[in-house]
Amino acid sequence: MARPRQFDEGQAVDAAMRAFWAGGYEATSTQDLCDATGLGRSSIYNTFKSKHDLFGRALSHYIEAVSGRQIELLDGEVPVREKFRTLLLQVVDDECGDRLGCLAVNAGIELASHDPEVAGLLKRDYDRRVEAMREAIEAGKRAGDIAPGRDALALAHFIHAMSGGLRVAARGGADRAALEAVVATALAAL
Amino acid sequence: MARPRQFDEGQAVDAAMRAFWAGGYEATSTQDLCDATGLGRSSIYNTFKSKHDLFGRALSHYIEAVSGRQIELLDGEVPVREKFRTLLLQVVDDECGDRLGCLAVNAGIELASHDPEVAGLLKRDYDRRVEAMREAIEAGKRAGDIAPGRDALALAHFIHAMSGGLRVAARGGADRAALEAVVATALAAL
DNA sequence: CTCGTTTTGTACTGATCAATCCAAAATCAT
DNA sequence: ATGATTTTGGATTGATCAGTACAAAACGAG
Repeated sequence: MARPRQFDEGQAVDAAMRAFWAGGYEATSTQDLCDATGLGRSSIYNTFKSKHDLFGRALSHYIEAVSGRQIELLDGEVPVREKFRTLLLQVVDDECGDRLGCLAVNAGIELASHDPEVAGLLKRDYDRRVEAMREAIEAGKRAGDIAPGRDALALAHFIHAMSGGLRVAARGGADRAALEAVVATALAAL
Repeated sequence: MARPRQFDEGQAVDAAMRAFWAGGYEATSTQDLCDATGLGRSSIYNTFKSKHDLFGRALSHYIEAVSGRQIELLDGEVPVREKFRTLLLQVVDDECGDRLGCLAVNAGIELASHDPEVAGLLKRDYDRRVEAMREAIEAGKRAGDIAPGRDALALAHFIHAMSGGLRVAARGGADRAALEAVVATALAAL
């Protein structure tokens, strides 16, 4: 009935995600988004309402991918301590590697206090991840890996905060050895 | 010999700091800085080299004030566990209050990976704070409040990361109860 | 008071910002 | 092929960006 799109919307969102991830929201211009996606302005504005809308799509895409993998890990059959060790050391590798950090953390710091939509996305993701952690801890208690008296929800919040803390510390100048020491200390607290 | 300044440079830096704190670096325009300081563009550019230079001054001012207070607390005569409880609960109050968060964390996430000058400022501050924490822990070991076998430096990195983690968690949607549970868990790990 | 020096207010720079407009190109149903 | 419909590229919008130019104003030294 009409001319079809010459690009894949999902690929465009993914490319935009990488641009926002590397540069942050404010510092990434619509021109940067055109370059990153390979699309013209018209195609972008015909597909997405605005830069802000595209950012929302990109952030959702990121959250879906990253939290999906994390929850998959947490739902696995490994002992709970191993799950958390893997999870936290992955954050360390992440921060010591490409230095991009975590788009969700970046967005939370840059935007959450002024942008209810972003805050909402992050809040839902936060709850989802903490809940998966809580369930993993409860399973760990049943398996005898975690003392039955511990508050699973509190531990879940603790590990989640630890993950963000590692990222902030890395940006603040902590080296790999320091981050690994933090991970070891956190795991010993379980 | 010439016309004197009609404003106090320190007050201008302080006002600029608040503007950057509330809005971030990119999102704060030079016009915002004029409004916040009450100065004209000429006065600002005659006093500071650039927006970036003023940000550096503002960040240094923030670090000086905040880390100064924190190190004062750590150098005090209170039991070490109390020091860290106070320190972490202050972060919680901070994040649950005005919602501005911490300029150093904000700057680290928004700028550190692209801005060596900011990264340098944060790195020096990181080292200084961790060192103060390490000394407080060593003192705690001598006082019998911390088991002598613990690695003081690792614990210092841990508490510092915890502080950043609380801030990220708060931005991500964690409520006061969750943050306080995290603090309790972290303190129990000492 | 006058000269030399600095600050200050205002106007302005070119660049870039997010977003829109419009006509040409492309496609599908007929 | 034709017509209806959508995408696309490119020019363009007015606003705003960081930073500068310049002259008037304000002061201290002599």
